[in-house]
Amino acid sequence: MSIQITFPDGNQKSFEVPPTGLEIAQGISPGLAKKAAVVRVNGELWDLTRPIDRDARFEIVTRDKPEALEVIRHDAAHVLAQAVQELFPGTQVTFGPATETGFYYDFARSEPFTEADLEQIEARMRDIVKRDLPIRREVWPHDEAVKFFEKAGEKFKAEWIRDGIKADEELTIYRQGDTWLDMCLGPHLASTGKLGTAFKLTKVGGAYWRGDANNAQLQRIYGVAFSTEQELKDYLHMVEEAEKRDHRRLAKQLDLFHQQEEAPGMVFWHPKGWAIWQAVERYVRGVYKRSGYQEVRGPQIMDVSLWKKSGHWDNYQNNMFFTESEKRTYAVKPMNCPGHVQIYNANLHSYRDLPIRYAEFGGCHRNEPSGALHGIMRVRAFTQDDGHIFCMPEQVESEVTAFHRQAMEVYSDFGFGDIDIKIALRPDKRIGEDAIWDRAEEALRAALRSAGVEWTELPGEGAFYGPKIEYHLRDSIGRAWQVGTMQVDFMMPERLGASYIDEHSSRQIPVMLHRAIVGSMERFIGILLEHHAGAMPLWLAPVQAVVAPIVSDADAYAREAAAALDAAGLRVEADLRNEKITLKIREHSLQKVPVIVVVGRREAEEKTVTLRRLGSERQETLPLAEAVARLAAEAAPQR
RNA sequence: GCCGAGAUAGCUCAGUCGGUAGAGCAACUGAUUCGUAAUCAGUAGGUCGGAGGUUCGAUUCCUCUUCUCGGCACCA
Repeated sequence: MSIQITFPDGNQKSFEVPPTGLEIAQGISPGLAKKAAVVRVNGELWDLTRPIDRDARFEIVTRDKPEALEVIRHDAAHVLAQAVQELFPGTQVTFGPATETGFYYDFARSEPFTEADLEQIEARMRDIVKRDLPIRREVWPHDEAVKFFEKAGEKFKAEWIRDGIKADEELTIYRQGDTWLDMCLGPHLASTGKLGTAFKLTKVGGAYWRGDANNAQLQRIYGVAFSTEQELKDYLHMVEEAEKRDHRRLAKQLDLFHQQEEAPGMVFWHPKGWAIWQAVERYVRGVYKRSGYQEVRGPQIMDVSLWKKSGHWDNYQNNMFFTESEKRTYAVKPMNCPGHVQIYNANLHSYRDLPIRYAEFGGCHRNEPSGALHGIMRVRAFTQDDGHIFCMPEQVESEVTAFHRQAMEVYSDFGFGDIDIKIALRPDKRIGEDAIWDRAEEALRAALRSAGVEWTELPGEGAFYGPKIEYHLRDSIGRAWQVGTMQVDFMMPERLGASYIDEHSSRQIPVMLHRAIVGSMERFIGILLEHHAGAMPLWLAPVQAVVAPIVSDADAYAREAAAALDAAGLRVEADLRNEKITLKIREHSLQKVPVIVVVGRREAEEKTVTLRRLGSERQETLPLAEAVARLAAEAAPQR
């Protein structure tokens, strides 16, 4: 029986003995064999050294391909695991996958790994690469594997084989050199030498076995890996630059806000930070208006009975703040929806009035776990650009579609292009019947489908009262944060007694849509700062222009120019200090002021100004009135 | 919340193998009026995150605690 191999160009070749990918590659050219990382066999990635025992479509995946990079990273994880076990006997291995930029591996060891250990481990990894150990794939019977790992003291591996792998599933072992092995799906490179040297261990952190906080805590060692040294170098440089854009660092440099021990997870906004806030708020208020929302405002604390009715007490009481007065317990609102329902309920509504859209810059407090707090991205007191739409079931899809369009427009106006869209589906802990969930989930899919966008689905991650679309943006070092959301809720209106009168004069329960575009003002501003590296576009900059006289003879004119810009609605300051113009330019540039308006004796005489834009050395002298008109137009809020 | 690391002047950081701390920038005072990213000189500034303990003596060692950072878990 011969094996028929079909190449991507359609050519075929038959083999009497099952060939390995490596042998086929060598048959084509030794250079190709050298560059080959893995092969694709009938669409599946296989090891180079695995015999191809069936007719197959065959393709060689060279080292420079993205699929190969994932294998390289996965190999790095295994080399890391071997290095750790060589250096720290008794450490148990668990799992170590490739990540977006590298790899990690989770270990069980009672002693913590230190930064110094990391250096030592990395050196040992390089040693294992130098040893160029062959990596071989083996298929083991389950019970033998369980026995082996139990005997080796690897109880996590043994447990996983017993609980995590089905009996009929093939169990593969990868042997690295003679003594070290790990259970793994593969594929892997042919030997450790193929990994190369473009990797680096970056950090160590905690992780839970099987991702569950009730399980044992493991130690996760992270690394980055690339196929070439240059890519690694570029990546490390990129990270270094990105760290300079951290919103917490920018907040100090630009004097935007601070946080302090007495108010963990809360923000003290300084004048300049609050100016950004107000610019964002003003813009969002325009969005509310343009898309048919009425702005409302509910109370900050409400009797706990309301939260019991809404279901929040059952689901979130541990994360809510409470306060007591005259033998009543109040909850500080963790969200605005029950408040909006009260406003809705204060009147009788006809089906003709729907949809009714309420919006609020709603201040919320949630007692987030201390470890979750992160600058202003994850806080305990925040403000949502919250909105609720009360509508009839048949209006859901068009409302969701309109919202989606609006949200994308907003992100674009703020300069964001790369938005991840997800649909979070029903969680285990939920209220309502499955048929209702089916409808709600399908409504979200239908809306996104009609908008022609791609999304990923997150099973189990929806809210307890309904599924949601999530809009995610990334911070400077690539961590994703949810900003906007659209949630379909068939439960809350009923629980809180909302209704409308339909055309047959009977009482119906409306559907409630929860939506936010920027999500939390705090988080959004944090991402905005990182995205623009603190250099906000003119319409958002806290100080839009500084008028800087060169000599004190021009002070009076500088005041006049600043007053004119101020009158035109710009956020402007005059820097009349007795300092050299070079110092003023430097300081205001470091403060990321978009426009510096320089005036000297010449400008004062001619009633002109010289504009210098941030990031450019080009200057432009023009009449004051013209400069005011032009800057005012540029600084106007978007839309 | 869990694992780990950290907290020293307004900021960025150094330092003390236990003898109560130092730099640069910023601030303040004075001089300088200088056309596009740092003018010069001088002055002042710290219960070394908080509470206990060990010690003749603690910013340094120990315990507890708060907060921050990195991960994980959580995120209505």
